[in-house]
Amino acid sequence: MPDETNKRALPATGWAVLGLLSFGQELSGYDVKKWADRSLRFFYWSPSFSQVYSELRRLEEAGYASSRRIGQEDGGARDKRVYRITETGMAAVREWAQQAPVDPPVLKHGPMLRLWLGHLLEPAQMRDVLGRHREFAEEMRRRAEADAAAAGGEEAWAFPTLTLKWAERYYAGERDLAAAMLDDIEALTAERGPAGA
Amino acid sequence: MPDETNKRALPATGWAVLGLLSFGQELSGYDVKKWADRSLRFFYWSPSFSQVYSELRRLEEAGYASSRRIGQEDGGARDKRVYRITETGMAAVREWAQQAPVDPPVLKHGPMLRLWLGHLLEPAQMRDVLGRHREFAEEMRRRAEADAAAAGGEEAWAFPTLTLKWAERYYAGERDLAAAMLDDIEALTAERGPAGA
DNA sequence: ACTAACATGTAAAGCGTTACATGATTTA
DNA sequence: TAAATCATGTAACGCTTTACATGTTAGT
Repeated sequence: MPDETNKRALPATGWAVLGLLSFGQELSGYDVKKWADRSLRFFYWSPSFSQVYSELRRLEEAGYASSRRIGQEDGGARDKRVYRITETGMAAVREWAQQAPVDPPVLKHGPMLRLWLGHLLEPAQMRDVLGRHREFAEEMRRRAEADAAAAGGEEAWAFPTLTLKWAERYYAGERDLAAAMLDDIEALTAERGPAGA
Repeated sequence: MPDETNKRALPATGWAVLGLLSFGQELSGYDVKKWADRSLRFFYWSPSFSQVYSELRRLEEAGYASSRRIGQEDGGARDKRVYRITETGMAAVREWAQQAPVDPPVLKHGPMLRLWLGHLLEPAQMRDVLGRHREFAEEMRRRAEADAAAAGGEEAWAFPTLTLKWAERYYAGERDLAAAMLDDIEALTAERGPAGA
């Protein structure tokens, strides 16, 4: 029996999509993308529509999800394909969540990359980059806070809410780190400015 | 004249590599990768060797870097290709650093993705994931601290050192956020445990 | 009726990694 | 001289995005 069939390896995005389905609802690709934008986005990047669609196809092919077409006759507004997690999929995502190694987070911090090249920038430009980043962080913090509040104390969303709380603190941290770096730059240029060229 | 030649768009990794060269030294692919691992890594992921080599080729083709082969006769230990930034490249990376839009950082936080799926985990497993992540964060913080100290007050490394200081605070934050979430989970399971199944 | 926004997908292209191949230098 | 490590690169593959194609619904 050469075909082991199960224990299929998936890219992280695949597990994320399967995780979305693991909350039990039947979702279309569009639903998945929207939900990812509203929750995953705070700590995981949100995949594009096309990526979502192809991951769903892969999940079905692996036996982790099943799909059906629904159309006007089923009460829906139009034809579309909706997906539901299978027992196999539920077991697989549970095992992944429990057993996968704890990998370091991946960070690609564009603003820091630019400040790392501070020798190419004017102080005013550095302040501009940091200021915009601080605004972004505060905006994300605000959204995480609002979403956490909207979730209320619903038992079913306890853990998603916990990660929203984490995100609220994380983006507050980002905001404050930007402010601290603004101060550092201020100090650095003050000590140079009067003396240097 | 249909061929505008310059103002070539690059992927972020390309700018990162060109940024490394912008400090003025002549570097081989191996040097670039090692340096990226030691500095960029704290706030930007470090590209693989093969990615570094292909980016260097692209930079040369764009006229942003020049290369020469050096061998035994030049005092080197063996044949290799070393790259140096050109005037054009210097102008391009400066313009990028000054003009590019301030994009949000990209975060793929595996540990949070797993905790978001807390309904699939036992409390002990959540604590394990968070504990490992906290250790990773503390280790990164320690390295950033050490590297910042090693840089000393060298004028030339002022901005890279500033970003190391930022990283030190960032990873201290990650560490503390993990600890805070451990407490939250403790509270959540305590209120459930005695009552629930 | 027209437009904008919603919704579902496919196709093509590019980014980035892993695996592989090769040879030099150092250490035992 | 054998093994481990350093160093440089290529090839194949897979993930992910952008651009495109298509049709629907809601507002004006």
